[in-house]
Amino acid sequence: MKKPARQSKKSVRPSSLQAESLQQTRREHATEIAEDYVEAIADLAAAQGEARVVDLARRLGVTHVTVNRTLARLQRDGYVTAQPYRAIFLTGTGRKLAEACQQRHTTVVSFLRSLGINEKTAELDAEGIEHHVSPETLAAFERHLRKG
Amino acid sequence: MKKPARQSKKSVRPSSLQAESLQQTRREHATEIAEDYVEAIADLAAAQGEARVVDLARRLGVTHVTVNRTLARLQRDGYVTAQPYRAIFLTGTGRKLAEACQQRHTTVVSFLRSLGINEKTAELDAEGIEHHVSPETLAAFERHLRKG
DNA sequence: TACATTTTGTAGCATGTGCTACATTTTGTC
DNA sequence: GACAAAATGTAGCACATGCTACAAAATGTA
Ligand SMILES: [Mn+2]
Ligand SMILES: [Mn+2]
Ligand SMILES: [Mn+2]
Ligand SMILES: [Mn+2]
Repeated sequence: MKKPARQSKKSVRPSSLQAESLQQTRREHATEIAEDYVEAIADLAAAQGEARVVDLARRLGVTHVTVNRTLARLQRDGYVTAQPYRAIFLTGTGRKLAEACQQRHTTVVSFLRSLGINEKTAELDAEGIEHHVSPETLAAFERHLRKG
Repeated sequence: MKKPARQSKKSVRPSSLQAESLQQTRREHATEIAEDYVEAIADLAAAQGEARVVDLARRLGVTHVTVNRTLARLQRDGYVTAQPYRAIFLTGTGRKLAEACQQRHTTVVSFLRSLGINEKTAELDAEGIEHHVSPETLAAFERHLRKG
């Protein structure tokens, strides 16, 4: 979510693969909320023409206060535009991110379903897993879906 | 990580499956650090007899200050015991959690490897994915490993 | 138009999780 | 035992992300 996310001078601490993995996981968590929000905004815009704060709150399972503050961050980081008391719109960047996330979400859910996992569980797990799936792994999921 | 995590009175807001999924993901994130720490502590104890703050810091890719404060939380929540300037030990609860996490971590990595994913990528992705894998999905991964 | 309801915004709180800078304690070496 | 180095601890900062309570604006309805 942070834009610059400035690297520390001696950023090569990872000494162990686990350290590097955990740092990557933390980075993924930092962008996760942005991803879920833009995805939800795109869905709402498609379904009912516009995304309002209340819709997002219901959809995301948080209060409207949380939505509000998060939208300010998303605006700061260039994913959405918004004026007070108006609907929320995605920027070009936001729209691109939303499409990638929708795509990835679908792939992860389908993949889990293909392993025989129950629909609801697939949805529950995918919502967390999706943010930690690298391009390489996503490609493997797609391959598996085409083949198997 | 929170122990009580008191439910709000009207905790049945989720209205949508996505809301429920996101709430679950947030809960998983709350226990994630505890899981990674106890796993690291168990590994270090096995490898060199005891886990020290510096070892954990190196291993987890954070400063010793972060380790310190986190250990206080883990102590509060009953996963570890520690005295100042001494090694860190897992409680019964902590040990049990560590074993489950080690097991799950291995399964997730093996599963990704079985899809043809590069070893390093598998490790990187697994570190995040593992915390969002439900028992049902974990079972499916194991099934796939035995079969495929 | 007047009033109630809904929506949106804001103030202020809590907790988690990262950090640097500095203090203290322990450990290793001579 | 004395001194240096390493390990550990603490103070205090930043930011993200959740919340309740209250205020203001917009919207719907009689
Ligand atoms: Mn998600
Ligand atoms: Mn999603
Ligand atoms: Mn992990
Ligand atoms: Mn995660």
